[in-house]
Amino acid sequence: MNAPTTELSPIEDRTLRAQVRRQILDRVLGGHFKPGERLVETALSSQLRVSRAPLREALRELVDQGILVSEPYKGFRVRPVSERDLKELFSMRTALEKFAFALAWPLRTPQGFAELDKRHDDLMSIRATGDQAKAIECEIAFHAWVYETTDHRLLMDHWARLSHLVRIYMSLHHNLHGSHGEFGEMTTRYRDLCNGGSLDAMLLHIDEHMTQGFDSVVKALK
Amino acid sequence: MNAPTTELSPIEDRTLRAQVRRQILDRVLGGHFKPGERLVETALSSQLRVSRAPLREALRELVDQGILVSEPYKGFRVRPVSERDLKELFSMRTALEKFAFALAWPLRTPQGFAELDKRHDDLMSIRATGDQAKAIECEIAFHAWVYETTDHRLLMDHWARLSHLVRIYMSLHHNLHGSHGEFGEMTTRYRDLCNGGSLDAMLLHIDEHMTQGFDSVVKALK
DNA sequence: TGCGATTTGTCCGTATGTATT
DNA sequence: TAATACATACGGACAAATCGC
Repeated sequence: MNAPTTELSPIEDRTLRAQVRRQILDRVLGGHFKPGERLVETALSSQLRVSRAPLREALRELVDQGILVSEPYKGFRVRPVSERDLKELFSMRTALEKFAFALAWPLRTPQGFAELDKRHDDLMSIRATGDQAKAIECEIAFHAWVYETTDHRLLMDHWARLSHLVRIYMSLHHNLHGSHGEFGEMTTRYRDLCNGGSLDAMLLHIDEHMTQGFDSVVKALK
Repeated sequence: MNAPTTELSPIEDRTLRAQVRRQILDRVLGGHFKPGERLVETALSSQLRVSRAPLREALRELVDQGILVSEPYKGFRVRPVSERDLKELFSMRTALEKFAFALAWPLRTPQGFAELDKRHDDLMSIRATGDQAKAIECEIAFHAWVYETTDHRLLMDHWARLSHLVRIYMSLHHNLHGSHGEFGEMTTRYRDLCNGGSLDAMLLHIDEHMTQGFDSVVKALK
């Protein structure tokens, strides 16, 4: 019954809460709500034409996804970003993704490779169009491949949490610095190594990939 | 201004929502709410003498902690447990804890060792008393040491999520099988290796430690 | 320091949509 | 298919805490 999707296809958010959550997330990733900015419930409530109950629940879910932060009686704010946070995000991604590859390596299949190829091509072509929001989703989907291959639900949960932060930084990077299509070869090399015979080479490449990504974002933020 | 506490000392939950969350968590860990059991909002609302708004927010937070699951229009249930979930939990813990030790290794200090000793002794003495709830918290605190030593907030967040699931399985293990004081030597060896000179020996021990823990819980569940 | 305005936290009654039997 | 139980959502109200002057 469930499509084998990641959370890419909303299809339809059944509850108002889910719709609100998506709208706020879009505003954050789109740069309308900037890091550190205060979100006032009554204002949001009237803007989005929803009552405070589902709004507050949506906000709490975004807190648990790491998009927002909250303190009792002080309300919600967009998560502030720092170089330290970014550093932690990349080191965490590196550790999780290495773990994922170690698990996924013997589980790779021809169908899996075909799917990875598809996501690779989608990513490359959407990058060319300059549609930032879609490019981010494609980038996430591309990297999600290895996690899905592990068939490890808990690991996928933790990746999902990380991916939200990745989205924030990618959108920030783009909003500040413009597109970053300069990683084309890196992406293709990543795909080829996934399809190759050496796990060690793959793990080594992840370190490089992450380090380069980190440097690039840091440079853009400064 | 903040005390250097983990989440061990509630001190006082300022919001009703936080108090409700704790009460429900206690009921789950205490075995009053069993895995898979349905939680009806109106019933809980009147039992706990709170309105449904903060109750629902508390329930959502527990969902995000992995304690409960929910589906639109079908309500909340205590997270069902399976051998697969347990296996994933232990493999995830192994991966994260190895990563934590690699980071923490050069950051260890004499004060840190003193703190670890304290937690070790607390754990051993509380195990002797048979107070299950406190023993679980001490066990969690003992293992939290390495994560705190890393000074890596994002990693600590992910450990916090895992720790909630660990609590569930430990309480389940106890409720079904009785206390498990048979791990005394293992715990002491873990502490000694933390204090020792070989990171590799530590990492190897983590594998053994987790494998034994997994086998023990699986045996109790069957 | 205090005081008023703003905002969050909580409660209640009601109405509607969904799942289940 | 109908009936019931329940989750979802609304709007108004007030208390409690924070914020700004």
